[in-house]
Amino acid sequence: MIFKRTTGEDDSIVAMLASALRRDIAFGSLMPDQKLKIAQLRQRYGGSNHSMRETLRLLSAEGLVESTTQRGFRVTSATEEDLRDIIMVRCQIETAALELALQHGDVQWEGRVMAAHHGLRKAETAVAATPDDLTALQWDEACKAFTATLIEACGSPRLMDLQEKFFNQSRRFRLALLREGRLDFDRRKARQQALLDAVLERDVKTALAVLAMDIEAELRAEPPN
Amino acid sequence: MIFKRTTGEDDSIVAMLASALRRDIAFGSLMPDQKLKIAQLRQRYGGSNHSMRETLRLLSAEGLVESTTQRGFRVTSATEEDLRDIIMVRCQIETAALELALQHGDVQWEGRVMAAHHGLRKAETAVAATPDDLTALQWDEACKAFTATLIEACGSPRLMDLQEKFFNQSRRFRLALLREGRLDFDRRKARQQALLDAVLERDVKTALAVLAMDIEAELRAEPPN
DNA sequence: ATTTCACAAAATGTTGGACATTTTTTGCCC
DNA sequence: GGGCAAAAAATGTCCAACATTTTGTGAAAT
Repeated sequence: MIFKRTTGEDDSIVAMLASALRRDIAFGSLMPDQKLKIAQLRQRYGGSNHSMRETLRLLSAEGLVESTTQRGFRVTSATEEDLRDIIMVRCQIETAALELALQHGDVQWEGRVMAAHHGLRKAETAVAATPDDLTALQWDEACKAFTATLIEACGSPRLMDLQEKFFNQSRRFRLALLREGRLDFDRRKARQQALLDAVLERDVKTALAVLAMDIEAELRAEPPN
Repeated sequence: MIFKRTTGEDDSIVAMLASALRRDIAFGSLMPDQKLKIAQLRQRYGGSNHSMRETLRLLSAEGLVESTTQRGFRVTSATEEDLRDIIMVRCQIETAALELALQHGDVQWEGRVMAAHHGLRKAETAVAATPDDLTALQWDEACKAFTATLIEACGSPRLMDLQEKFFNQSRRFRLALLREGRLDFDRRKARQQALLDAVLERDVKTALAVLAMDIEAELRAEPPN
């Protein structure tokens, strides 16, 4: 290594391995129920025996990986039931957090929400026009940023942490919907706009309802095209 | 080791280390913000460098331990604000789970709830009479079992997992209340009875309200004796 | 006496290799 | 083809070593 951390993010090896694995799980490159053999993973992602185990332990706590004693790790299975459970919990967490955010958020927060909404709009039209891995990744990030910004004024570090974890758990389902062209971008756009409007007007009831609707829309397989 | 797993629980080393650390964090033997040096912990609890790091990584994901890059691990700090946050999240999770459980629970579940309530009553009178480490531990376990049983019919593995994690996060606060004699056992008994009654009568509204009240009671420092 | 700085000591993060135990696969016999 | 024993692979654990980073210490300068 000659260059000294060009980007500021030179975090620990475990963190890098974890984000690589998270990405590959989300994109389906590591498939549900797939066995995660340490040696094999090390060949693919680098890192030592030790670091890889630590990473898997971390992802296990995040719910992306399951571990069984003496039988190693595997990608968490992804059944219809899992999706329902994840979506339900996300609904609970995010609506609770949004309600708090609507109480505590100030004008600058409103600004950040508008910015995040704008970013999401751009990313969504981009991925709708030319869907590839890059636009998909950016779209996913924009989705995440929008919700994270929405609730960042809630003042509860634990709710924000939960939001991130469960969003990560739902990523692969959402990206699958995108790949299969089962997202209704028009309706999404309408919901996002309604959500933004309600938030800016501090219409708690409407905002929570629209948010819940938007989350649960990832359950129902909207127009098969 | 001569005996071969008298109890069936001979899980991995990491699991044993984790439960030992959880216990000592809950009982304040490992204090908030205390630095957790690997070598020191190994001397105290056994296990290798590797296993100990893995354990700390696990507890970190559970919120009992905080990690900073290149600066190791320390026990999560326990401020008034942390307690408020934890209690708030517990309220959200457990009420949501109880509502689902009230929809799906069958008669056998009702039986288990009654049994858990009975166990809690016994443990609570025991710890009220002679408060020591043993009765405190059993009381804590009974509290956990009661809530876990209450929501076990909710059908959501993730809600149950969250309940456990956040309950563990609040353990040391609750045990501190007990040590300082700031628990009103009479009111607790009344609330628990009311909760049980409402659950058996499937009175959702009352049950949720009482549950929320019971959780939030751990915030307000009830009668200072 | 206090600040600053260089240097030594301690702690962390990472790696490789080793070994016992357990699971999974393979190949053989019936 | 089914069942079983041996072989192979994988997991879980440990130790020792090293680079890097943080922390503590003590001397020099103001």
